[in-house]
Amino acid sequence: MRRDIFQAIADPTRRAILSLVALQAMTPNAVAEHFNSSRQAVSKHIRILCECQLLEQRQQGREIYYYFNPKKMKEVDKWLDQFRRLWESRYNQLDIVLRQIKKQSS
Amino acid sequence: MRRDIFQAIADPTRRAILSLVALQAMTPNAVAEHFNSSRQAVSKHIRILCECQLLEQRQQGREIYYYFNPKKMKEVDKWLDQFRRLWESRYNQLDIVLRQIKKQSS
DNA sequence: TATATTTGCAACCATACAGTTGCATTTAAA
DNA sequence: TTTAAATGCAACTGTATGGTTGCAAATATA
Repeated sequence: MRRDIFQAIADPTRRAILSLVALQAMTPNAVAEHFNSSRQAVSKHIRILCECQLLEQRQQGREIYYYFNPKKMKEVDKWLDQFRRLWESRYNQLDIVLRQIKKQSS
Repeated sequence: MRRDIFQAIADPTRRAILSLVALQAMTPNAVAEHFNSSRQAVSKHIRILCECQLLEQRQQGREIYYYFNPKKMKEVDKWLDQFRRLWESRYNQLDIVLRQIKKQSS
């Protein structure tokens, strides 16, 4: 069972859950109300998000509130760093190639 | 068949391929030499990366060079925007809660 | 022209994944 | 204390995924 942030955010439902909980901490039932799938399906997604620490929980009586953990999400941002200079520069490798192709065909 | 950037970068081999090709455009054979799995397995990964436009190809004789497309990767960065303010602020929701818990237990 | 190289596609396989239903546990409310 | 609510866990199911091997097509080389 792979369980890392990249695998976690691959699923569109999980991404939606993250967006939701990032706005406000919520119980699983409250989260599930926003989706068409069953409570258990949502609960499974939440569990996966907890396992990779994108969510953290806090019990409050019989309710459990789930909180978004932005520090974990920052790891994705960190991974993107290696590509950042490429999309920030106006002239990246691909641009140069596409320009060459255009030149050749014209 | 889902085919989006998030699903594409979920696989560790595909992330490695992206890091590799981002440094220098390469043929599938050249990419495959960096991995233990078969050429076809790597080729399949490359195909998936092409389908979501993270890679683009250019035929050169019987060889095909694959190029990294940084603009597409930027979409992940864009998605992260909604969370950025949360990890940049020193006092996010989770921090506040954890602080409360500490206070209660001490 | 015959042969080797580079590549993509199809078929197949074991496993992972997302979903469902059912059940057990804990806590709050009647 | 009985009942309802909130939640997690287990079992099952269909499909997606990542891997393999084999084969065909296109291009370069002998």
